[in-house]
Amino acid sequence: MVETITIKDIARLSGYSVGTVSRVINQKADVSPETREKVQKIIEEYGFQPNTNAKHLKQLSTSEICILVAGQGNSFFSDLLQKVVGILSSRGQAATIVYLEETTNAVETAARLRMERNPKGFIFLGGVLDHFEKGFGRIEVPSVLLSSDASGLNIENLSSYTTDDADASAAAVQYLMDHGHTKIGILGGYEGTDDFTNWRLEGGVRRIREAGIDFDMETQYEACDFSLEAGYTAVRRLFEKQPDLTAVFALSDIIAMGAFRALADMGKKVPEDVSVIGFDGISTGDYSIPRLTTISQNTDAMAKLGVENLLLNISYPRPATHEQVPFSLVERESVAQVRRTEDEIDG
Amino acid sequence: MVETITIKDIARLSGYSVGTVSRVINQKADVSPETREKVQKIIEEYGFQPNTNAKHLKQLSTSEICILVAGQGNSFFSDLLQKVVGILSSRGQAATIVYLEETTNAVETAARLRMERNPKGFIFLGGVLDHFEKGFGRIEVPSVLLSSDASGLNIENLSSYTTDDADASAAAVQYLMDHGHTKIGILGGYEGTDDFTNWRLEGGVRRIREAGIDFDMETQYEACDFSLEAGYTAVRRLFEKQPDLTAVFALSDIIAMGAFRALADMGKKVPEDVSVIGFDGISTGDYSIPRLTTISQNTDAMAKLGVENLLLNISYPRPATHEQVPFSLVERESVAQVRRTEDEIDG
DNA sequence: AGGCAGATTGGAAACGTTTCCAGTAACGTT
DNA sequence: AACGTTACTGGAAACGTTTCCAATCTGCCT
Repeated sequence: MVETITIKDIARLSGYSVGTVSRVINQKADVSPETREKVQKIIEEYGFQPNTNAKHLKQLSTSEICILVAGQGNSFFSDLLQKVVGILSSRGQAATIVYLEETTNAVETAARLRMERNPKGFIFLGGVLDHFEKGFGRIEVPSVLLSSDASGLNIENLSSYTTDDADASAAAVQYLMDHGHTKIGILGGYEGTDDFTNWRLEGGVRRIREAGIDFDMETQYEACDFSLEAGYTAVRRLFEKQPDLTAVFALSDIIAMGAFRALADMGKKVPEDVSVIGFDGISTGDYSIPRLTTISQNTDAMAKLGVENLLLNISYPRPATHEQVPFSLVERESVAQVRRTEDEIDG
Repeated sequence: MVETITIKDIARLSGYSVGTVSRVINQKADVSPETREKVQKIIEEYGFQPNTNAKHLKQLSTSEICILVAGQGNSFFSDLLQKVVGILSSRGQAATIVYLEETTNAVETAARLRMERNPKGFIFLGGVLDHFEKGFGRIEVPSVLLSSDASGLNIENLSSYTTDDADASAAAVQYLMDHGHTKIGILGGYEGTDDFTNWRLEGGVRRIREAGIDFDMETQYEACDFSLEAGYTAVRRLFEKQPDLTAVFALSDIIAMGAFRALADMGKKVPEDVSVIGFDGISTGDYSIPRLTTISQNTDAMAKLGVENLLLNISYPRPATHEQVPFSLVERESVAQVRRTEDEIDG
């Protein structure tokens, strides 16, 4: 039924041996220009493509890179993924993308993939540090973790590139405080988890308290997923508990934009009544109404450094490196100077 | 260095032959319960995973499905992809996702992939019909095309599930006209291309003209990509050419939301000054300010039908089927009754 | 007792590559 | 003339599976 062309066919058609054809395909030396040309011609004529399965089976290390994305809904990861894939393919590098359910252990999956397909490298977009600590031993393949900091783990093959989440969050709330806000709410993530959501939360809370301002976890914080829906409902719950908040720090842009919507529905104007600052710097933030002021992670650098590091480590194994790419605060329209309350005006 | 466990190791450790272990793995009959259990235990103990490359090499048809996504920036496809992947993985089906550059010929890529990895099926998210017509012959594998209509091509192995783009676009402009709009602009896509963007454009224009209203392609239409940035700049160009438009039909939601931003920057309020209707029904549209009125494609149905059809066709080859999934118009906040112009008020 | 069917298992070929080793031819060197 | 070198090429083993065929064993039938 299907006429699959193999290297044998090419060998037969060109009159050379299978070995020689293989050498032509893989650009090896030791094949005369004349032969190379003839074989090349036949290959093109028949549109022959070497079977990757056979190739990968034979070769100890394959040509493939696997990208594991933690949580397919996260649009920050979509942005990042897009850039990573872009760089990879500009380098002629094939990649297999695996989207993980929110709850899946990325390291377990990688361990399985390593046996199933033995790729030459892994790129993790997010993941739980604890999983890496416990399970990464089995994955003896160069890997890079983006957007979670693995420097504390000291794993031989695992480099990481991150934003300093705690520091960036501190900068976010500081910006709010610089605009006179003292009644600040925080939105998103979950307390005590072992990933970046928690560092962001802690970094924000710490800075507020360092500034001598009270922060009551019970009433000024509302946990939620990283989605529009979650942001929408969470900000409503937050204001039910604490109606006189003047500013909100959303742990992701998506949450912030869900909050925009909820705030509008509650009759509160952004930024006149409530200031909102986000985190991530997704491209949509520049088109929202109002435009979103946010902490922008440098995804370009993260993707570039990550991919380069991986490719380099694959060719010349080196010790793992860990780097924090600088973030920036992009000032747009969603944060304003606090309005003095009636009390203050009266007094 | 790496301790890769193979089926041979399992055979040795369990005291059975390689063939028997293979039969256990693949749930074949003809192996005694006792043997099965013993082997199973060893497999679990050592966490053995059969090497996919070897498996696929040996088997004529592999267990893999390839998903080709045309244009990675398109957030409608992201939505759809997410659903397709979800259904696939709930069926325990592995999938390889390949993002294509905007200009890449999806069918060429599929032909290459077929030889490289011989997957058992293809899912195309978008694509140019002409490419399918010309090149699909070489891909003798069950496939399904989502969001472009291949019924006219009559290709044996290619089913398709689509929205009736022309009809849906007609409904969109009709809705605008029902609200009294006669000065309608259209935004997005490119004239004369061989994909859904063009059907949408044509469908919209035709209905406007059928209603006896003039539509000048030169001044009332502005071509652009499917992105926020493109929508933003295109709507500005459109209003430069034709400042008295009262409504805009954006060929995708993303364009519509770029338009929202531009309109706001131009000092025009939506929907009071300008009504906007979109196309796609991406989830973000329910959270924008204002909420976006749009034609919603039934991505759930499209993904479900597409995947089911493909899986069925893989097991029991049948003639290709082509189906149009119903769309719906979701009324939100971005379209309003036209305001009468000063002339009309005077008159 | 001999034979036969059925159940279970082992062994080997095959999938399409890559890569190592050996072989050949041409040619220059001693 | 014999030999070594170089440049190229062919052949075969190996990668980890699956699957077919043959072999063995058991129990049952005549």
